[in-house]
Amino acid sequence: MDKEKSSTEKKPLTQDEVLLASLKLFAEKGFFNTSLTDIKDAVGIKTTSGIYQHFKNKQAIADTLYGNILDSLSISIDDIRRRNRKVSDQLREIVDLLFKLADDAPEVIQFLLFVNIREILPDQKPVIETAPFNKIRRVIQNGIKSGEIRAMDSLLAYSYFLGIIKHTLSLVLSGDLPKTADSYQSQVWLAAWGSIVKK
Amino acid sequence: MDKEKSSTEKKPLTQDEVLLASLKLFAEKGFFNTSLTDIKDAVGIKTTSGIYQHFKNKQAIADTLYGNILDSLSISIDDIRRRNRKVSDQLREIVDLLFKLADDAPEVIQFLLFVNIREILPDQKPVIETAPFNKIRRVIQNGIKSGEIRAMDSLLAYSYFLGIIKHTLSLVLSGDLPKTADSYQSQVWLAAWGSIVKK
DNA sequence: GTCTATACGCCGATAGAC
DNA sequence: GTCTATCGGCGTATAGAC
Repeated sequence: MDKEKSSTEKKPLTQDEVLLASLKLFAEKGFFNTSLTDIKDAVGIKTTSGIYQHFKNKQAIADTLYGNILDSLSISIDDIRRRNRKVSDQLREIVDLLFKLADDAPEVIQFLLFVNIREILPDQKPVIETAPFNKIRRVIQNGIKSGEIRAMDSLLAYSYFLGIIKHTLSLVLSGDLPKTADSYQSQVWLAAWGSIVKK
Repeated sequence: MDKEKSSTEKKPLTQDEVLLASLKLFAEKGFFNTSLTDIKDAVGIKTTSGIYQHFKNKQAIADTLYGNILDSLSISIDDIRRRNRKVSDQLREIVDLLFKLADDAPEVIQFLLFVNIREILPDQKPVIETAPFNKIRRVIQNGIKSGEIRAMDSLLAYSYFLGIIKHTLSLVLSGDLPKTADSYQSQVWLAAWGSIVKK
């Protein structure tokens, strides 16, 4: 209703095409190394003017992008929490999701986890206070309450768990770890969970 | 001999004052949000011209900075390896060093661990191939060989270990973890070591 | 809603006097 | 080795025709 995506034909052009192209460029070269000229080229229009139809400026593109990704992730996490009772299952599925994204949409993971958003958007909340990461924190807090996770500072538990996940994904995305994210997933899950589980 | 640092007086000005000021600014606002004008102001000269006496351009400042930090860290790691036989002791001291730096020179840690250097200096090696991080990898490989660390992909072990360390330091530097790095150190060490040790 | 044309600020960088 | 002055260029952004 909002959009027809089926026709990849001549020129029913632009909207979140701009977002897609920008995401790719930002993830590849970084926000500051990406000019509106780059985006314009990527999206196949002749001047940068068209972009201003949809976004008030370059920051607004990054802002929208970031918001969309956070929203989408947040919804997925809600879904995961609804479908799973055990904290270990919830976290397991969150890891599953992140690793799948790393293979299927690496730009999303790159942008979400490895772009220093406050350098681009100084008025953004700290990542840890965004909805999805707050939810992950809460899952971990619940795990501590229920005894699945050992008694400890919940922020530290969050830090260990996500630290292992994020660092590994970072090495995968950079190519330093040569295989797909998927092929490391089960081992990495065990390590991350093992770093916080009650034994 | 090379420099007199004792006199903090009128105007025996500039050299690695530029480096110091730049480091601080880069760590605070990011490389791209820092102009030569900012650096010039921070270092207390009237025009940007003086900077070009010491550095051919802005990138060269970041490059020198990065090289210096890597060199210094590399030397420290050599020293640590000489002084300790057990892999656990070596890694323990490396963690000690990083946490001390986080409290005493947060800009160094910020720049070393959390600035995406390839976005600034596209020709730089991947971080993992730099001398100090290579050495950390080698320590871990030795640990696997000697049996102190459990048999596993050495890159994954590296990823778990440093992932916990880096992510925690990142939360400390951002203020999300409210206390000093030092106050978390022993717990974090146990978690990081626990994620790779043979049990 | 995409194009032409253009404005303009900022920043990086250089030349040359002191 | 720091200053004055200045340049060129890029990148963002706007006004207005089609």
